[in-house]
Amino acid sequence: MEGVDGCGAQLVVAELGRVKELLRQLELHLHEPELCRGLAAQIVALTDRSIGIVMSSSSAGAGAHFADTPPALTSCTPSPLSDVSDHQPFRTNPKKRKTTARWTSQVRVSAAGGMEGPADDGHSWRKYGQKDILGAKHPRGYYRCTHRNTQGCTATKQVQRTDDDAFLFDVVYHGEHTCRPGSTAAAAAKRPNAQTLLQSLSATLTVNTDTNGLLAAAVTPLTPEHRPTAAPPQSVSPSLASPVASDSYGLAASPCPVTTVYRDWHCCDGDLQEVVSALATVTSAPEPAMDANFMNYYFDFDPAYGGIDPASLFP
DNA sequence: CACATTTGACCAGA
DNA sequence: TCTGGTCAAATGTG
Repeated sequence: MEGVDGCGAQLVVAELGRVKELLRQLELHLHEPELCRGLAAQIVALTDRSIGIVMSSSSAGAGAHFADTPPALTSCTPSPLSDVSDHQPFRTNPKKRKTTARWTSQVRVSAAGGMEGPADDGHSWRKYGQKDILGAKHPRGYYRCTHRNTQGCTATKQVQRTDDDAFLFDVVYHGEHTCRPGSTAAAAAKRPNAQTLLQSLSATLTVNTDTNGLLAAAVTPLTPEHRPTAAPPQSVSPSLASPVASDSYGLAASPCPVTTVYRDWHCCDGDLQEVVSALATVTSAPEPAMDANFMNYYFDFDPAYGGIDPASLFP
């Protein structure tokens, strides 16, 4: 974990310790879907916090170290975008040219391979266009899945460097991958490891904050069979148009109402297992005490899970 | 040679 | 008419 200072490392260890405990609880409550869903949401939130810690630490000391940095991690800071009018992936009425894409997710990604672009998200993309966007300092790049022609995969993404930080990119994913990139030896070699999968996990997160202070959407299931067939309209309220100042999973505790929406999960079930396994074993450091206050915080954090009695998790 | 990127033109919605 | 998204020819790369 090069680049993470002592304090950051402690924080990461603490967070991962909590993740580990949540995974244990998840294992114990596999027969309770609602509880599992809640636990999964907390796991993802904690994972993202950890990634954020790592990224904030590494970027602080980045500079010439980019070539030596470990495989990229994705910082999924919910984007309080400087010019949200240019970022409309969640609007119900995409006015632009019709697209077959139905799934969207938006993330803010740190540049990890240098200044060229954001981290590899585990998929193979081909750039098919670039446009200067009105009001934006940097052009927007348009990418489609490399397997579009061979496998009919319709997934696309848009990548745009943020105005205020040259090391951050806003990435908008459209559509879901229907390709199977793991069939060849070359593709298998390129197959992301657990760390990359974590990155993908983070990349599939969106945070949706309702301007009225109400949750705009609850966590939706990850599995493909639970995916709706159209973009969920309830998730496209003003949301990003007027983000609450601190709606982040970052270090600062945020009392604002935030919920996490999973969309366009890029990994198969086996990948998820691998991620969970990696999370469960990632730290050998003494785990911090797990207490009900922590869970209360998270259940209060997202009232969607307020019905769960933390006491049931900590008998 | 195959594949990826670049870039100007074109298209469609507001 | 303006703007963002896509197309496709030209060009680059290994």
